[in-house]
Amino acid sequence: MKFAKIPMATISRLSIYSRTLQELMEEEVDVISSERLAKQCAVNPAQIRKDLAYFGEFGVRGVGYRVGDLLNQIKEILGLNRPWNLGMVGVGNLGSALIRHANFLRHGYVFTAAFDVDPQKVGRRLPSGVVIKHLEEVDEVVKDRDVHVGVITTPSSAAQSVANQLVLAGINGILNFAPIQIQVPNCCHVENVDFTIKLDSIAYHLSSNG
Amino acid sequence: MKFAKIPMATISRLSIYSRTLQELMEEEVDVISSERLAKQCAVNPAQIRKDLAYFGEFGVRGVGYRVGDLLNQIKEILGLNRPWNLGMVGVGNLGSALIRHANFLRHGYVFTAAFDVDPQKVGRRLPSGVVIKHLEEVDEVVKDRDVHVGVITTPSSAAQSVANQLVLAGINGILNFAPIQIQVPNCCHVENVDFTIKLDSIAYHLSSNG
DNA sequence: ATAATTATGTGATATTCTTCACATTAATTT
DNA sequence: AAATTAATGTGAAGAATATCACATAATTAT
Ligand SMILES: NC(=O)c1ccc[n+]([C@@H]2O[C@H](COP(=O)([O-])OP(=O)(O)OC[C@H]3O[C@@H](n4cnc5c(N)ncnc54)[C@H](O)[C@@H]3O)[C@@H](O)[C@H]2O)c1
Ligand SMILES: NC(=O)c1ccc[n+]([C@@H]2O[C@H](COP(=O)([O-])OP(=O)(O)OC[C@H]3O[C@@H](n4cnc5c(N)ncnc54)[C@H](O)[C@@H]3O)[C@@H](O)[C@H]2O)c1
Repeated sequence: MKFAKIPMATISRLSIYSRTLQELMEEEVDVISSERLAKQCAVNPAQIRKDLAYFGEFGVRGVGYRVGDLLNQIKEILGLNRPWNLGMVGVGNLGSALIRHANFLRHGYVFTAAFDVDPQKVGRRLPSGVVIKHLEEVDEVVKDRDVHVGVITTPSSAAQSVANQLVLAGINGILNFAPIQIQVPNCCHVENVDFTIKLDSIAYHLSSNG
Repeated sequence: MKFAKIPMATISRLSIYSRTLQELMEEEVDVISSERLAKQCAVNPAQIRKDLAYFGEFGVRGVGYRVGDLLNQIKEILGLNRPWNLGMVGVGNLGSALIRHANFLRHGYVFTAAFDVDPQKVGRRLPSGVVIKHLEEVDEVVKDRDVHVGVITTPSSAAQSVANQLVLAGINGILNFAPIQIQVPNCCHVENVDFTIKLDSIAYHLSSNG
């Protein structure tokens, strides 16, 4: 292990490894080799070892990796051995589906706040117990509900302004579902989710060009 | 322009450029430089020029790119100057939200088929007019409704089996929302959408490590 | 016409990321 | 205890990707 800049791609893959390890745990697999893990994650075995080498030595030579141990180590690396609180902005079609979705909770992500500007929605209580607040109250609510990450599910026209307000409220991480490239200061880390980009990619590959 | 293998990353970016160009069109901007376009897309200007150079010369030196022209050219490259038919498998929480979502249509993607295995759902007619079919009928329906791309929104436990059936039915492109790495033959191109991986990425950056 | 300006297209360079190949270490067998 | 086997950890090589820097071409101003 050396001290080095960690590739962004490594972080994403650690995330994938952890998903697979979680499954292996549930199947009561104790030990796994980089080769078998690699096959399940659809990556190169050396890639896994390299990725892990950035952070230490987690395996046993000649044996492999202890599934539970490795999972814990990866969670530690990613900062997942603690809950993260999410604040959703824009409780519409997509937002509602997300908030109902159990997978977030399973991975330690909890929606502790929800915002909208539609008077019909503000004040409503979600099944989880969270009450939708007006975005004007974002500063206050972010503090009260200890929100760490903002999730933007507003129309794209509102996304940039929402991002600005989140940053001002002290948010340093944003998951953006609006199909627009939002601009934020360096202190804030943005990840975009845009399905149509993935579809375009498929379209390209299916077209004769690809 | 040279004949060369096109980086996967280039394809994703073309998609982003096209989104921004579409907006610029709506704002009635006629011409844009790689520099300004780059800023809006959060990439390096030379990157844009390089990406485009793989496919030809689309700009005017000293001037920039004609917005409408470039948009068309990019759509042509990606294979987007035609409609693409989608078949959704698993009309649950997420599936319903996606099918209701107008953004797909706006980009030329149409859900022409929907599948489930829940007897309560099979036979129901969606607002769009599409009737949910049983997955058993996938071969037939894929042909009838000319489905090009499969969208998997089933629980992960079902995803691999669903993928197998789609491939057998002749599908060569899959957009997979189940948080699992599905295995398919080379003829089929898979893109995965997993929000929790993005969240993990944010968590990592917010943790002291990042 | 000529010079000045602007912004593309691209070869060269730099960087980042991936894979190989093997030395290293642990466990197992003889 | 030595030999064998297995699979990690990692330096080096390789591939892919991004950026620089400038020659080139179009436009505008003089
Ligand atoms: N629905 C999907 O499946 C889907 C898929 C991909 C991307 N998206 C993107 O997600 C976003 C939301 O999509 P949707 O279908 O849920 O739209 P929606 O119209 O159903 O919901 C948007 C919500 O945002 C709220 N809102 C508007 N402006 C706001 C502001 N300034 N502050 C706070 N809240 C505000 C609205 O009141 C509404 O409740 C869009 O950008 C869309 O492109 C949605
Ligand atoms: N809901 C979300 O916001 C969200 C977010 C991220 C990822 N996902 C993923 O998307 C998938 C669907 O999530 P959901 O919340 O919509 O679940 P859901 O349970 O609401 O819907 C799943 C649907 O798939 C159907 N189904 C099950 N097995 C099937 C099979 N073999 N063939 C066809 N249909 C089948 C079910 O009948 C149901 O209608 C899951 O893998 C989930 O992890 C969902």
